[in-house]
Amino acid sequence: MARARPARGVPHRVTLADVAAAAGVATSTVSRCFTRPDRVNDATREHVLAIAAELGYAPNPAARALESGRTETLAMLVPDIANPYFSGVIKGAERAASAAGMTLVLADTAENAAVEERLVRRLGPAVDGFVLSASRLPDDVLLRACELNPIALVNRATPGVACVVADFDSGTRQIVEHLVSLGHRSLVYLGGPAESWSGARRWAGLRDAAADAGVEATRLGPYSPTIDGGPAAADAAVTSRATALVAHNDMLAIGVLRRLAARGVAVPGDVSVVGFDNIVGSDFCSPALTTLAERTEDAGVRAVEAVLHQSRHRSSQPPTLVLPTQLVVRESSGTAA
Amino acid sequence: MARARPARGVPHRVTLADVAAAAGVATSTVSRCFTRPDRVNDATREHVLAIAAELGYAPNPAARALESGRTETLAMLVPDIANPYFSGVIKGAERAASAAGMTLVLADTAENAAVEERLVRRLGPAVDGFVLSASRLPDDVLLRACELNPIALVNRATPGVACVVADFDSGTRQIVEHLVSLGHRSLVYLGGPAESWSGARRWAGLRDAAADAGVEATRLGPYSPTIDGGPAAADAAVTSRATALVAHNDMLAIGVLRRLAARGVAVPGDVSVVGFDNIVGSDFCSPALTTLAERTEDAGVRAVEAVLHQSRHRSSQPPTLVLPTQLVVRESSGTAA
DNA sequence: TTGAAAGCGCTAACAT
DNA sequence: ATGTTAGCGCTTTCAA
Repeated sequence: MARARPARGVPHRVTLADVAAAAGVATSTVSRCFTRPDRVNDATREHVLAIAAELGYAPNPAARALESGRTETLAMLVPDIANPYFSGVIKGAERAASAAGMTLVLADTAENAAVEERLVRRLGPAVDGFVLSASRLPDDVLLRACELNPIALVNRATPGVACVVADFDSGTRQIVEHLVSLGHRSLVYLGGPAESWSGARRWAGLRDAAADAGVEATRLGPYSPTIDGGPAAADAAVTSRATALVAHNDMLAIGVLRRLAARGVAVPGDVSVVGFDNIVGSDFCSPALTTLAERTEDAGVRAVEAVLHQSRHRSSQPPTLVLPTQLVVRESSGTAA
Repeated sequence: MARARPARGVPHRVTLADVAAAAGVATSTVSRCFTRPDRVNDATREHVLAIAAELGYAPNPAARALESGRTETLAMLVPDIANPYFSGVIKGAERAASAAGMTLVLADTAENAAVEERLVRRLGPAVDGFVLSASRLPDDVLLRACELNPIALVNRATPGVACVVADFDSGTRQIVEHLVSLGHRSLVYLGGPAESWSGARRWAGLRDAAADAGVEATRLGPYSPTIDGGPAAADAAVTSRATALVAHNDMLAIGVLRRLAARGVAVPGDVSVVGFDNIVGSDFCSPALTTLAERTEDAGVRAVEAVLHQSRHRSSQPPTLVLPTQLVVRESSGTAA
């Protein structure tokens, strides 16, 4: 029967059957040319491939996925694409994915656990695995998702799930020691989203390090981890009369810096400000921000590798990787007022 | 026969058949509950949906796409996720997509036409349409891709393809008038990638406006449209002895600013610098950047709407939308030296 | 080395 | 309102 499909919206994609017909072979042979080139006669393969190219054939990943379960696609979810912190992780993930011949797609969860969950369910059957960056998912949801897809977390740890996290224990200690060495005796932490695992780690680390150093530490917030979160955080911080402010991340810190400038509070003259992430922009804002740097690209690479590893070896122990952090001292921190 | 599939890598995803069996109805009934709820008895639907929820059933988009051709997914390709300019477009696209019940996935083309082409082929069968932002694709490739998928371009125009572009004619005129009013008599344009359509429009507009105003305009480059492109561009610009520099985009402009500062060239004392995009960061770099603002979120929204429109009404005339631009004057431009 | 044929999970006629 | 039955495009045994 002739191919009489009246173009269901689309002019007509070239299929395996088209190529097979044009080449005078069976569809299975064409399929093999793509999936197991070595199991096909050289001459046949040349011929088929030539015809396929001529016709502009591209395998339909959906159909392929249906049978084989593999899609050669990885999905990475981030809370906020506009936060440059994630650009580093993305770049690393992109590099590792393409090195492995996989396509990486991204989606923005809008700092929202419900959106994140929907995306995981929605994209799950269409991808070979997930990199979840700064995931807001509750543990149980996460664990359930792991049954269906290989998953690696970035800056979030949950027992039983592969993850790569920054060494916040060391990082927060570096921050506190830096501030103490400048004579600060109390600090306030301007917190991010309540569901943020790294936010919790940051605060816990700060509090412990402060206790060990005998300085006071209090937490304010939560604030939106964006520049727009700055004004509220800065105003609260000023009221607290602390001499050192540590913000949940650089976006918030930059927002704080701007608000302080607008209010005539000198940085680091009146207060010192420290951020997390060392994003692009933390170096050229004014004053340049003292911040804790993570190995973001590396984190992206390792996370993708972890996903790939899991999808190949239906896993032993999901690995936990801790990446070092490093305090970058710039202009926003100085001696206590 | 029992379902004896030994977990092909994945524990076992709940399928329509599982739900149907558990609910004691036909698969088509379950399917209808999701696709045409109104064509199913209320009681049956309640029952089926309850069971589906209990089993944790989620439709497999791949399988659905295979038959229906629709995937409820849109892909957006950007040259560089790390460029905050695209964050605005992405946010807008995200909003419009989710308002339409579509999932938006993103991919980074690394400023590379070959990568972009591969992604379009690869993702094509798996999505309902594309938003191509600042596409580097040659016209013929683009036109061919349009046969297979609805496409809307952002800041790129090709006859026969829907697009939303910024009003660079007006924008470049605003820039030139601003510089002329400050006494500048010559300017140099620090160009971006050769394949960039908006780059070409920017230079053409600048050149025409300069000619009309009787001032000199020359083009340098191409430079990488990133902060890293700054040093080379700044050095060349200094050599040119022009009093006004207009950079391809804000990322490059910020890189230029930093290099000029490092070399002891005063901005705007010695030279004025103007960028394009009004990205986050152009406001808090030092000096704050004078730049041409676009309606980025709006562009994202409109582009998604254009794609959706095309996929519904197998199209009349693909629309061209021109969005206004506006010069934001900050500290980096001043009177000619 | 190649072909025939049976699905993968779902949708959409067509029957009932 | 619901069930039956073909496929969608591809991969993958199993035979030849």
